[in-house]
Amino acid sequence: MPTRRAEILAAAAELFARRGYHGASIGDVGRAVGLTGPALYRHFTGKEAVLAEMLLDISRRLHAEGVRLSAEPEPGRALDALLGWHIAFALDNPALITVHERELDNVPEAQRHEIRRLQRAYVEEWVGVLRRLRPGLPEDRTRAAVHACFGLLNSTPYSAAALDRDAMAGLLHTMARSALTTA
Amino acid sequence: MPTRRAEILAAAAELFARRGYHGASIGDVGRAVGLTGPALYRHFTGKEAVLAEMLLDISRRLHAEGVRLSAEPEPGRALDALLGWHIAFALDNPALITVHERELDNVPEAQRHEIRRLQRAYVEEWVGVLRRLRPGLPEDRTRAAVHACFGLLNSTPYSAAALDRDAMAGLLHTMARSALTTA
DNA sequence: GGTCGATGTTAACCATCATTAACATCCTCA
DNA sequence: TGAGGATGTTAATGATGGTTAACATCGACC
Repeated sequence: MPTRRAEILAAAAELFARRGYHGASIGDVGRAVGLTGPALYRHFTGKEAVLAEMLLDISRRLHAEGVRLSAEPEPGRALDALLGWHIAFALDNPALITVHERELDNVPEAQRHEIRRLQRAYVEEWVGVLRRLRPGLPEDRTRAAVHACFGLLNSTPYSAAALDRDAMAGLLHTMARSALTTA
Repeated sequence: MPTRRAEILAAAAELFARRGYHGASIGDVGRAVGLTGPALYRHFTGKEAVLAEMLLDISRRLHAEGVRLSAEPEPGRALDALLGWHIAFALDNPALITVHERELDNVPEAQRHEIRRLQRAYVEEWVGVLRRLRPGLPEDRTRAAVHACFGLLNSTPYSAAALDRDAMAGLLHTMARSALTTA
């Protein structure tokens, strides 16, 4: 029902991704949804609250799906499921991925901890799957490999224009899988 | 000889990387080098000029080294040289890599074009090497693969703490090479 | 020894911005 | 019909920030 809130969140994500949290004003966000700046205060308690809700929502979605998909017992299949879903999310929501990756520091303390916890937990789902797939790899190397893999997958906002969506998805999946299993 | 300029550029890179261009004030940068805000105007014409010079310098270094290393005739060797050098640069200068990747839009038009040209040219050096190594791969896929590879390599600022430098360099090299040659 | 350019400092200026206040509309529903 | 909540708008407020002005210091060099 809160269409307006969702609309504002989407516009804010776009602007925060393109210009950075401090580079986009509340007036810019309002204008992007056909409103004036102060109108946003009818829907959010402030600029920080917009960012906080945005990041909390993203990290919840990622984490929930991470838990769900890594439940698949066969680790190779689980990894492909994680890859497929994450890649689709990144290709469909480049702005969200960008903001999620860059703007955590601007979230007020209160919610920053929870977001960080969810982000870490999401990484751990991947680490768990990868450790089942490659038991020999030490844990810190595994975690570093997962982070690097995210770097690869999340690079999509900068280059997505070049290939059509399916080709891009396939390419990222192949590259990431190969990188992880060779690590 | 302009030690002060270099010092300011380094401090600014650190702050721009951590908080974003708009999130770090000229006063913050000054304070970081033991000066007051307005003192910076003795060394740069303004905040934008600091960023512009920083990005121009980085992209020139990347491009020059890209040209130099891709001259190696054997494409596998050339790729390893590019990987090794880029990884070392990213591990040694995480702030520079971050800013170079994120803040181009805040550079004034005049210098933005030149920087973008150098960035593109650097990518093309990689594309050229990769095409020699894997002639079958279509050009647009090759370019997309290179961009994704940069995403992997440049993820280092976020996770570098986990492993020691050499282990991290080795891991990134292995993963990137595998991703590129499987693409 | 005195001038001058380089390099800093503090105070003043002006724009932008987040936020709040005061005031309008309009829809719902008793 | 008319009271009230939801949702907007424009004006005011206060802070911050980039930039410039006016004023010191100091070292080099005639």
